[in-house]
Amino acid sequence: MSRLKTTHDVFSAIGEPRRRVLIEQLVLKEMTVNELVDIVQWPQPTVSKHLSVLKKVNLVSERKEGRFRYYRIEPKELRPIQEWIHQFEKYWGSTMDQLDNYLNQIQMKGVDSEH
Amino acid sequence: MSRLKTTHDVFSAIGEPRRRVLIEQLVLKEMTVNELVDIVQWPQPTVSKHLSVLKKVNLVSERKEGRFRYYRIEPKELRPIQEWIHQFEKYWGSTMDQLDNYLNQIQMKGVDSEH
DNA sequence: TTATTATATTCCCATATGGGAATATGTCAA
DNA sequence: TTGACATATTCCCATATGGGAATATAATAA
Repeated sequence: MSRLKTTHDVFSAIGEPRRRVLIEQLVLKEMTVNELVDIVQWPQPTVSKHLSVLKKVNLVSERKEGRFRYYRIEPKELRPIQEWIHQFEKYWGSTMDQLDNYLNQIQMKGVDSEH
Repeated sequence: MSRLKTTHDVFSAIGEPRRRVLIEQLVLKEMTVNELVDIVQWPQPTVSKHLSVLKKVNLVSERKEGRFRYYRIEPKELRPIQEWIHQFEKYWGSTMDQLDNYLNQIQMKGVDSEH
């Protein structure tokens, strides 16, 4: 075997900085390929290719309108990352500890915090 | 150019599933290479190589003790990911909306939520 | 129909894996 | 010193990029 495909999962897909930039733009609003090109100033094929990867892992969806294609982010697909990160939040204190406490209070979920 | 190095940053480093497994183990306790090998059941060089990548992005640190090397996770290095994800949390509702409200309340940070 | 616009796809190439196997290095124990 | 143990490194190879350039495809406008 070799290196993992970038389309293997969401973690791999966002490993590429440029794809994170696209996501950051798309979260603001649905956008066309050329709108993205205007913003990020990369060649159009570059944008299209990265969008293609994001689409394969369902991080973006596509809406056709004439010859335009509106891309939209699907934020929910990022949850696996948030959940994976969550298990470490309790180790870096401050803000996220407060989250733990908060969740414990209102949900009685019994988060395993030893402090 | 070509594909980004896995040691480029934390996002790239955790793109590899096996490295996430190692991190998940190390968060439980400091561990030796062979302890990890026993747990994950991969060849020792595989474990060492992945640890090497994690170390280059500072996600783990090393402590020598005789011929052993204890690896320890540095959870703080995951914060950039948590922060990057945070900007999307408000879009997937429920729990994390509550976080936003919570943070607004206690910190008056003026999080930009349009609801 | 034809030119133009919007976007995707294909080719080519340099580069970076990740795994397996073998080996090197470092340290302790006998 | 010498052998055993713990870990890292090196080699080799198949594979997957990501970018650039060129081209294909789709849809609209003239």
